[in-house]
Amino acid sequence: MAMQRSERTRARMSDVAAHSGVSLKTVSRVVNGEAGVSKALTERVNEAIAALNYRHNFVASSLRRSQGRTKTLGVIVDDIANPFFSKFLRELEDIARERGVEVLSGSVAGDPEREAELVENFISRGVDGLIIVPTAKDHSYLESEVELGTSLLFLDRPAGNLNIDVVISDNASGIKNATTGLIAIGHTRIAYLGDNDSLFTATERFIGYQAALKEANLKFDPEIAQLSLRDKQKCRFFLSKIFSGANRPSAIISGQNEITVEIIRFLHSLNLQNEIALIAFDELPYAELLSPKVATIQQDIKAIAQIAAEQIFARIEGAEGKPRKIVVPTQIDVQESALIKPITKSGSASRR
Amino acid sequence: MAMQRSERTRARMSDVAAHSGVSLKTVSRVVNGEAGVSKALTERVNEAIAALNYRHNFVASSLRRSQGRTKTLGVIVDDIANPFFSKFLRELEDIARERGVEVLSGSVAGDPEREAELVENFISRGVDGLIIVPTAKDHSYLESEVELGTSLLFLDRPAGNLNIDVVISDNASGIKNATTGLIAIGHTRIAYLGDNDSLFTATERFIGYQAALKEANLKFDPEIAQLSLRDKQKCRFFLSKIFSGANRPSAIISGQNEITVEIIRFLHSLNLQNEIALIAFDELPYAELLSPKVATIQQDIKAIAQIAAEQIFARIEGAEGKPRKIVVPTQIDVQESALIKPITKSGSASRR
DNA sequence: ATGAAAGCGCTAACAT
DNA sequence: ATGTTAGCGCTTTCAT
Repeated sequence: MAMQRSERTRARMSDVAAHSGVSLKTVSRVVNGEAGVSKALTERVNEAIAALNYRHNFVASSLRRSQGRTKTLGVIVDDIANPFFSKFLRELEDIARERGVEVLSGSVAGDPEREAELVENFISRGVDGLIIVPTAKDHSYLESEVELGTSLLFLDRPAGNLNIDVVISDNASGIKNATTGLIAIGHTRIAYLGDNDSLFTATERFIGYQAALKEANLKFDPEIAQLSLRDKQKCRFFLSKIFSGANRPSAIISGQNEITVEIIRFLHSLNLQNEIALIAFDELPYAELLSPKVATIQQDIKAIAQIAAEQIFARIEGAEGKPRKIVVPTQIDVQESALIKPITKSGSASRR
Repeated sequence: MAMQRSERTRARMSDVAAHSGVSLKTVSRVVNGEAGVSKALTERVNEAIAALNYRHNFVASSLRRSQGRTKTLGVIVDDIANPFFSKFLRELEDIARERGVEVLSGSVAGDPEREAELVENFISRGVDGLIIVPTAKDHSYLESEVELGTSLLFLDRPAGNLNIDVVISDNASGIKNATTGLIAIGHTRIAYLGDNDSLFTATERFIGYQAALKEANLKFDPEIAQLSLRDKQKCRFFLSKIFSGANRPSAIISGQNEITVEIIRFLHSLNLQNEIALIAFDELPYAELLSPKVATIQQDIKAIAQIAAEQIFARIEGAEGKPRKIVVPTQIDVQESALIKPITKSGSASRR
């Protein structure tokens, strides 16, 4: 059996050169696919590479290469286990690989300090560009990096006080369209439950909800619309409150995944799932297995990855021009829960 | 506005040395936290680092450092967007970070060639170790890498003809215990639907099912137990077949996530979800939102990551000894669907 | 078409 | 406690 460690050493280019009787530079040319090496020599070099089991040392190569390019893209997200980010990373990986670029990713887990640490670490590792889902409030610490040539792009939310390329979903429109749809089928009392009000995405979505109400001349009632409900206890408490009174909502918009789960649990516990309409932001895995099927507002992860990749690779390759803010549309997946109508005063049924 | 690219160049250690009036080596010592530099000099160096906005060049450092250690761990999985792998990566990331190690991950997407490409690429990049979820059948191409000092570990399934550390879940026991549990509450006709029979995990799980039947002196009936049902069409067809006859199963074991989804859809479509017991391998996101709640056999991802990390870091640090095969227990999350009893001949109700 | 020499930014090994 | 020198494995630059 093979040993885990050994004294044997990897073959270097010079070994390949010696073995094939050519100069170091010729080997380099062959390895890098540069033109101008005769067929005969190319063949001899390739034989030596196979014979010596030579592996190109990318670290040494990066060090010397012009501008120290490492063909590595750093991606800093909140949590790579979050399906939104893991799907994004997968899409990005495929695009990057076509260019021979690998993706180095890291999770911040809501900690701004960890964001800064990761940025510094990734830059030390010589990433050619950095895609950041910003957690910190102040990103001025990145200015010097930008000046020194590291290309940067913000994802999912814009960064505090740093004007840089950003790619985000159209949070507000997604929620606005969903709300308007509910109004169209007769709902006038629509509750809104959203994420932490310090989050850009949470406030954007809330704005969309309010805009839809305004457009329909419906009054915004803070009694049934609230942010910062990510905490399960708070969320359940809020739900009990709004459903205990006489003036219940007939529909709910959820601004976040985990909140959606609490809402569904709550509705099922009171057997209200077929009476109260529900549209939820973000994909809910297996939403179509639930009864009624839950309507969702989906972000176009593939498009986001495609656009973000194009933009940052363009910058890495030297594209100038002022920072762009690219907004990617969301799409409503209309399912049963979005089609539930309010119970009318005449008492006609609400079941789809 | 900051420019995306500039002619300014990053400060090097020698710049810091010149600025603080010390030697290069002293700066190196300060940067690497080595002992033996006076307080006064340390301070002066740190001031210079701040003034010049110096960032340690990890690429150059790796090149020179003993054994070329890059403090990078490569992880090759099937698909980083698969929740099992993304959760594993997240756990691993946290453990690695404590050691100053970053994780470079890549998806194979079922393509053995891509596995080999990724291995070569990651080794070129100088990863200190490599965790691989094997896709290829033959891994003898890795032998030379092992000999040259790259530490390797296989995850989730053992590799073909290469005797190397491996960390896997106890697939067979998980399924066996689940099956035995169903038998204990009276089921005698239990269907099994599994993944592709070329997959190690799929056959392992199937073995667990068969072992439980044997232990209970129940006959194995291939009519209601089949692998290679990942394809939705095939899966649905198989379900229709086994539920159309007179001798229906009263319970189902699912060996894979996506198959579980088809089973649930099927049961709901015939309104059988409260009559047929179901236990499914692997986590089903929001399984507890379904009605009845679906019982699952869960892999202990945190333990898997912890154990895999310990093992590969030990190897990287030079641990000798013959390859270990570490089996991590699974756990049944008993939910409503596991408690459904078979309809008895006397006709007593089955609804929990 | 091929090669020789310099040096990327750092750490190892060895002074002092 | 601090410094000097060599060289990691490669690409660049400049010959030939």
